[in-house]
Amino acid sequence: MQKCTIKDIFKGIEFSSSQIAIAENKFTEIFVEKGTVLLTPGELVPYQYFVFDGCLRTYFITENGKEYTLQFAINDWWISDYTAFFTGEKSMFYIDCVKDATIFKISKESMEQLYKDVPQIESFFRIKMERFFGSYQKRILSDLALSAEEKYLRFLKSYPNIEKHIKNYHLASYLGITTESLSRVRNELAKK
Amino acid sequence: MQKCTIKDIFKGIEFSSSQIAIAENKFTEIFVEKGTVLLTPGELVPYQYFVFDGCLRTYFITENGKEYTLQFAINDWWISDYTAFFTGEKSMFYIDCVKDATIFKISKESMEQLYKDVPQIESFFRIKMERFFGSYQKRILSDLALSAEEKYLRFLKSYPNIEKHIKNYHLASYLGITTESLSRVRNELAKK
DNA sequence: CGTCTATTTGAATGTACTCAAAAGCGGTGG
DNA sequence: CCACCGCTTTTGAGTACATTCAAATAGACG
Repeated sequence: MQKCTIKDIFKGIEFSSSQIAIAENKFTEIFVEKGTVLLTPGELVPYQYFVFDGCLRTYFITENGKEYTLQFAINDWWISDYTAFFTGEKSMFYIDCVKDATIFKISKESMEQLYKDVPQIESFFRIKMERFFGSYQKRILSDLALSAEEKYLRFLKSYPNIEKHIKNYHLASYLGITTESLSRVRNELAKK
Repeated sequence: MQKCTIKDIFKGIEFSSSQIAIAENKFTEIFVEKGTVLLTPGELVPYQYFVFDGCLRTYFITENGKEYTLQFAINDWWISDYTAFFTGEKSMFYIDCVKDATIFKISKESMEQLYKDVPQIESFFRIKMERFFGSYQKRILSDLALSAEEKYLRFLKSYPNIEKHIKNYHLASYLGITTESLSRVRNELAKK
């Protein structure tokens, strides 16, 4: 595995060499093992994470113990509880590691400093957030309008690379169906 | 009904008198009647709207003709197809008027100019968007995890003022259930 | 009062869920 | 190399919740 650089994190941005040094300083590389919990509900959310390799997920546990996955993040994705990260409120979510991962964390303060030092990054993130917003919107429609089978197919189409990193029960918890139902859906599709 | 001023649109912001004039110039007041369609899928989305009075909604129609409501906007709310508004892509949604409304539209370009002229407005909107983001997130969880009855109750709790402006079939299309189911849910709740 | 629209009710159907058990898979140690 | 263990997926039977389609009622308004 190649080492991850600032240019990998902010693909497409042109940096001056001093900017690279400034930016690199603000990130901390972390190696996380499968099962590690990075965030628990009720905590403040000082960091966001860039996933270089491996897989993390954000999820929610209801009163009666059921898990629902909000997001997976594989290589090149950013992940956090953004609602809490933005507002400074306490988190509603868990974030854990689904597959051994190399990630880079950066705090909110460093982020804001970075916007000043490397202004291109501010618009880089604005665009990221706009896309995020759009994907949430599509997700809402999909949850409202689609059957289990259709949601599964939409997931495969939208995120073709994620499936290989996750267990079926994680996928089921993202789709909002039971593992058993997902199993049956896959079975039906295989027959066709 | 009192006239709407810039201070009503941007509650909490302190303006100089020159800023007020600048800002007022960028908005166009429109009176829309129930049933008016403001946006159709496939169009570009040059405007966002501030609702002073009345009610608008953003919705989506699937291939087989079913409607799903993404958002309602009553007084003090902003509405648009923000995904398309931000990115410049074409809209996926309809926006129409559910109850006679007085709204103020502003174009994307005017918005950007306004950020320069009245910098406080940029952070005003950043906070609005963060809240929007959070509400989408909660909506996703609610769609995933809750029964029809629970979703209905959550809606009443989250948006206690919206119900009186809309028909039950509109609410049903927001909750992702049929009118008949909503009727039964309400019936059950009334018995208790 | 009559018409149009919205809501409610009923019966039959379907999709996904629960609970329980069986089968499959991957790694470890004898 | 096989046996065993823990974890994941599959299968089956019964059930629950929401849907569909059709018809009946209720409300709003001229």
